[in-house]
Amino acid sequence: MVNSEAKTPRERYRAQVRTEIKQRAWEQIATAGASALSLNAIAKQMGMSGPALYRYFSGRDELITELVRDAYRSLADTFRAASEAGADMAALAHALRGWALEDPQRYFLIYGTPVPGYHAPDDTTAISSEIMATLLDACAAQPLDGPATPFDAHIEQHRDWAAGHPAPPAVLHRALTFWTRLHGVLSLELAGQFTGMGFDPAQLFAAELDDLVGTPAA
Amino acid sequence: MVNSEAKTPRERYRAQVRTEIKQRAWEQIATAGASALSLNAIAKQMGMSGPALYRYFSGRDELITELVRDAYRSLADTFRAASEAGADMAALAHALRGWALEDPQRYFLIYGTPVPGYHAPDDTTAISSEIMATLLDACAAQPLDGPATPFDAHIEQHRDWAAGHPAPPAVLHRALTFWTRLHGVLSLELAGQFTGMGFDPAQLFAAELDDLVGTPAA
DNA sequence: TGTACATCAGTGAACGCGCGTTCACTGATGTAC
DNA sequence: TGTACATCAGTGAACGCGCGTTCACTGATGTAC
Repeated sequence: MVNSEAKTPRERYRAQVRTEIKQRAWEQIATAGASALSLNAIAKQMGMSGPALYRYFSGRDELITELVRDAYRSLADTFRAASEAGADMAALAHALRGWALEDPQRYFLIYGTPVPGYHAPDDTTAISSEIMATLLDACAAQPLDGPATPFDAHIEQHRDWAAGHPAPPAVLHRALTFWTRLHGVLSLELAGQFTGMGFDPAQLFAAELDDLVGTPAA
Repeated sequence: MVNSEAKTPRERYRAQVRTEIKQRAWEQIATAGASALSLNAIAKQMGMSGPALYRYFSGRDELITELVRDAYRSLADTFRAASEAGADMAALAHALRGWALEDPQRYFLIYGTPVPGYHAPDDTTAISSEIMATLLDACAAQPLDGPATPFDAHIEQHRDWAAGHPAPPAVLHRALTFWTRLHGVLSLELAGQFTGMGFDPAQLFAAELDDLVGTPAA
């Protein structure tokens, strides 16, 4: 018997209520954004009084922190799953887009406008590294194409964030570019900046992806 | 004498106070983000009582709307100035980066996480078009390079947003790519996603720009 | 199986806060004759 | 230049609201003997 394996009914109940609180919190975030998250409103939705939530979270900050952690975790899992079923950049890109469209405000909770003052919990950086590692693997699987750029030289001097991943500078560069370019399209799309322009954001996303992996040029 | 030319002292005073209110509002946004903007706090800072601000703005919404308008106006002016002194994409890119770094929260007020429910005022779309027109001019000045992509064909069918600008599809595509790629780097940089990674965001920005305009490959 | 006790989920009242906004008012500034 | 009036900036009190959070409590659930 491993420790903390079998749960008592009380523990199961606690976990269940915690889950429901977070679920309601996500609904609220999806509806009105993260800044509108209110403990009292969640409690009311669940048919209980405000202070009851303090049995499950030490306060608003801890709840938000937990949500941020879950969001990172969810993205990391999505990446891992996509990676195991293909491991190429295109698979990751589509996984990323699907994940973002699923809940735009969840995406923005991680990659959106920072709230001055609020600092993400430290253990999210570990999950970030996991995400980055998966991305680096996929980027390394793609053969190198263009000539070395000045930025390749720069990134070779600053590769600590790759956490020891044995990839050449051009691959690190590619991973960063993957991240920034797809985020560029995605975040503007989710923010509604393309609405009214008429074209299909998915096709712009696909165009950027083609540019990253090399068009099926055969 | 043109109408509404000479201002009475009262009109000058009004304009002055309005300006100060907006100034304080920007300080507040820079410090704590747009969602923390408070009329009462602004009034207190100016040494007057809350309701006094209602002489100058019909309410919080109108103030925010005005700030959004000013932000767009400021970016459009910055673009125009950069365009008149060069008109190439690199000049616009550096102008954009400088403008964004000047006040990150101002940048995010336009391009950041959308507040579900809030809708930008209609007349900002006119300023958006102005910005886009400047960008299209710069993109058209650059000679075409690569082969036509599938997205070029798509964008040719949906070019209304270009407001009649006589640019080939590849140029429209280039303008969108300029926007999304630079926004990708900039927004992640301003959100602090690169802090702790060690490399210089300016060099990543430069690398993306080089890729857009073609490296000085001589 | 039954009793005595400990644990713990949830309540209701309360505190202090700041918010946007309204309203009737005072007092200064400008205008008309 | 002086008086009568209109305009308008700003005040202070008040309304209603919702927020996060604390505290002493009730009542149900679980545990030990």
